[in-house]
Amino acid sequence: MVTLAEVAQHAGVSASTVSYVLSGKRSISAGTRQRVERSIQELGYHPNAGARALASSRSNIIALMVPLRTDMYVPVMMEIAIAVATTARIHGYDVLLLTGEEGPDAVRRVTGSGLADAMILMDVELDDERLPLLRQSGQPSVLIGLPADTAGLTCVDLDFTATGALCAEHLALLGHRDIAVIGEAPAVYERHTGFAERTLDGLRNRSRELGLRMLHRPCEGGYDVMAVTLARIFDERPGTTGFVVQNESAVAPLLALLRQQGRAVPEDVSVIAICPDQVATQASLRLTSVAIPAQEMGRRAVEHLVAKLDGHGTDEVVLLAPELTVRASTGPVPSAG
Amino acid sequence: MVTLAEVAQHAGVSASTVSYVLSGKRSISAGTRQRVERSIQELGYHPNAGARALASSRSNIIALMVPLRTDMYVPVMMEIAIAVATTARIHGYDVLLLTGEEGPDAVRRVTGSGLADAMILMDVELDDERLPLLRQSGQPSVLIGLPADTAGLTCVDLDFTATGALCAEHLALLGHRDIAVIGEAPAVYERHTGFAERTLDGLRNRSRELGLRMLHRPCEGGYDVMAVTLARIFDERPGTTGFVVQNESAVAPLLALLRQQGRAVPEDVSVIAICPDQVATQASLRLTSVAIPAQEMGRRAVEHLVAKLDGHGTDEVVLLAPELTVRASTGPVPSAG
DNA sequence: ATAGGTTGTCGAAGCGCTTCGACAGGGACT
DNA sequence: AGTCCCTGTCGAAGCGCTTCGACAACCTAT
Repeated sequence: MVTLAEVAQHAGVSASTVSYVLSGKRSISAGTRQRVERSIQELGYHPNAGARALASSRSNIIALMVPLRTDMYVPVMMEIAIAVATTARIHGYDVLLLTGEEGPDAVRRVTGSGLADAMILMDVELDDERLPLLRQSGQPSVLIGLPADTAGLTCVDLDFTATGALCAEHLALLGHRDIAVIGEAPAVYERHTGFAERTLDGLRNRSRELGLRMLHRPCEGGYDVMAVTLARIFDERPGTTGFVVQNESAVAPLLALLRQQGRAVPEDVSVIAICPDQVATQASLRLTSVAIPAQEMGRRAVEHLVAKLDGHGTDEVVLLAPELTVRASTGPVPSAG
Repeated sequence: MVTLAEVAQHAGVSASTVSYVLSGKRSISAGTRQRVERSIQELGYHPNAGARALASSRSNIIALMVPLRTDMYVPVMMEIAIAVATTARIHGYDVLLLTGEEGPDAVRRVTGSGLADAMILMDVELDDERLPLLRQSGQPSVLIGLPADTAGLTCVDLDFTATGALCAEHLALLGHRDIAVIGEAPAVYERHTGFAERTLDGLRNRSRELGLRMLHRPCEGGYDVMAVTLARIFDERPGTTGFVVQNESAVAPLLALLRQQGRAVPEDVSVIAICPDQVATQASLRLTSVAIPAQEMGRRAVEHLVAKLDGHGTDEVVLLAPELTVRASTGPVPSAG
């Protein structure tokens, strides 16, 4: 293993000079810089991460805590994680993968050991038990998701309240009066995941304002469960003509079932999905949808974190504005009769 | 930040004693151990990761390189990643998340800097460009996937050749003579991903042995693409009665299309999926399938790696035996007429 | 020519830990 | 009683880097 000292000797300069060439923290003459850089090349030098971390108290690592659960749409999580890793590398950071399993302990461990310089938390609950620790640790962090109390925290999320409202508006505008919301799995609501509840709030409030009747049903996804859920919905509200689906694994089943029942989309019923664009465009018909901007969320989270680490960063709640793309699954309400 | 020295002082022992309490590398009297442990508790001490890495040349970090691509079924990747992270923690390791994007450079960087003690590579191609580097670096590593040349490497993978053979056997046994294979996206074959080609080999060879006619069509997944693919298949081989699907995002569309065309499953055609159990059980009918044991692959990979890091580890290719679960999507070939 | 300010380089200290060799003390033997 | 060997503890060195203060060399303005 090649060390700084060896590079220095090879280039005929002192160790500190090599260090300054690497970090750029002091000015170095062009000639010296070139000699050092050549030596680095020739010897194949890579700075030792541990030594660097020890001396500078900076690990250049960002910890990312991903949910262990699989009751939420996994590809979104993965897309966020990859966006985080990619963006982090651009800024010179590596990413440490923590699972939600460890919970608050992981925060303590990472904070205490200096393993990571900062944290990104995904799947934040409204009243998340990791937050008090995070606040008191003073470690720079960004949440992807929105807890109830955001004081002293930086959060990045899609504006799910606005997303819900947007869906209600779109359906109302098309003349629908009775809509049903196919929500996330019950467990998601039970643990008070912010995004699910906020979407619901947005839907409810806007529906009320617009005079829509709205029925909400959590749904675990999968064909059989969806079949039962759908049957119950039409039982209770036979006049339902609009659907908003928030659980991606319920999308395909819903479409299949509607077709099977002879309900044409969008002629008889309209369907809006809240899902990544890929899901919306790969379904059996192109779905009107509000996109979940997974990549952007990951990217923004890292950029905020890096800004904080560089000193110019603020506590802030960033809510991305939802965008509804009209495709082939929504249309005017069928004329009565 | 609390240091070893402070703990030592608080407990009235020397720093090295505290270190030995922590590592267990020398025997410590019960009394001393307890005093030290109490001090650690009281002061809330966490060893500094950088200092530890520097002094011991061990970072206790495993690097995991996940594919950046999204043309393969993402949940499997995620499940593997999470199993890796979880298992690694059990053995005292953390996981560094590397994206495939960086390619061979990431191997060099991680190896050279001592950032990680070992690597796990996912999405290995038959002739992967990262392998020469990995071999020469001498860094302990495990591949999830199977390259063409496994000399000097440890690999963990599902036995996809056997998987293909198993599918052919099952269909042959039910009396099918004409089968179609819905494969992964063309890009997956183009970059010579081992598992896709091996599955195909297994299917082809066993089909030949059993007198099956087999048609293979790569397929990107999604409803529209699947529709075109399916139409071409029945065009070319109208007598097709058996399907093997390897692309998870083609499963739901295939079932929907078959139903739409009035072909009953399993009465008219049989369908086997190669996919995680969750996909097989959540589809519109319970699918006969060969499971992809994502968790087990992740777990085994880590365990092998840890064994290597502990000195008792061998280069070895671990192929997990496929298991076919018969569910409701396969049945005897329809009697002619 | 001289004071004052840059610029580029160096030496040394120190980050917090692991680990090696040393050694005091106490049993179990001769 | 003396030797030997454990067992448990300590001190010190050193891991490879960053960073601070020092300082020589040069440039500019008097």
